[in-house]
Amino acid sequence: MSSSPDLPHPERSELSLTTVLFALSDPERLAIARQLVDGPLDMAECHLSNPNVPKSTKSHLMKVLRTSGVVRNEANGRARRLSLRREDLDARFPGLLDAVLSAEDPKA
Amino acid sequence: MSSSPDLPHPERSELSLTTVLFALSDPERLAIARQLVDGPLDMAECHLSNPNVPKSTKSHLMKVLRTSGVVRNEANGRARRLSLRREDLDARFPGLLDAVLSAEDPKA
DNA sequence: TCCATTGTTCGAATTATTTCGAACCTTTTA
DNA sequence: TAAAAGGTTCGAAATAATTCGAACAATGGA
Repeated sequence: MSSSPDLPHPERSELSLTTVLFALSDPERLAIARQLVDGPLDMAECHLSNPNVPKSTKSHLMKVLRTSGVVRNEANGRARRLSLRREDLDARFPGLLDAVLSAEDPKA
Repeated sequence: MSSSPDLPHPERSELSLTTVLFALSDPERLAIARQLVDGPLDMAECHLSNPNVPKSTKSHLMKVLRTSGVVRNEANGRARRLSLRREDLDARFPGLLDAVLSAEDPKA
């Protein structure tokens, strides 16, 4: 049976503020994070503003979010389950996620 | 007498969350912002982690902070007075600046 | 007035990030 | 068990950001 690859995630103690800020500084990535506030989604359910971008590009966006520690990416059948690492982020950078996600911003 | 150039600053309503996050996502720029929490400083009083970087580089770091709206840069004699745009940032993105500046992060 | 101080700006080189097709890997379903 | 679904990875090309020297500008003091 083996299993879909377990992708590497930084531990809570390894999270870097500037790396997290960078991950969230891209409108498309921020939009993805916002889609996850109400709970995990499979990758196919996460929509990009431009629905025509190739899957490799989408995968790369997810990688930046994952390697920064913003998002967890776990195998879920043949899909990928994405979730916000809210507890880890709140523990490490209190108030940051709330501030970022609750900010209203026309220009993203 | 004329006067030192008045550099352009975005208005409060023009501030973009992702642009602000990007500005703060660089360790050196974040460190500069942190030096301004206790009040304005002249540029010469803002220290970089590497004191040997040329002034043009330092000026560019300041430009990113200024054009994103994180910092105000005003003429002050032949110096430049830098200040955090705390009120504008708080109004636009409540809690963000506090969260970013209060976060303790070994790796910056 | 001359000149040192304190910057900004420009352009070019370097470096980092993004984008995307192609190849590949699991899992599920036919 | 073949093939489709859903994604990751790799490498190369395009784009963006950073770095830094040189040239320039305004201020303040001698």
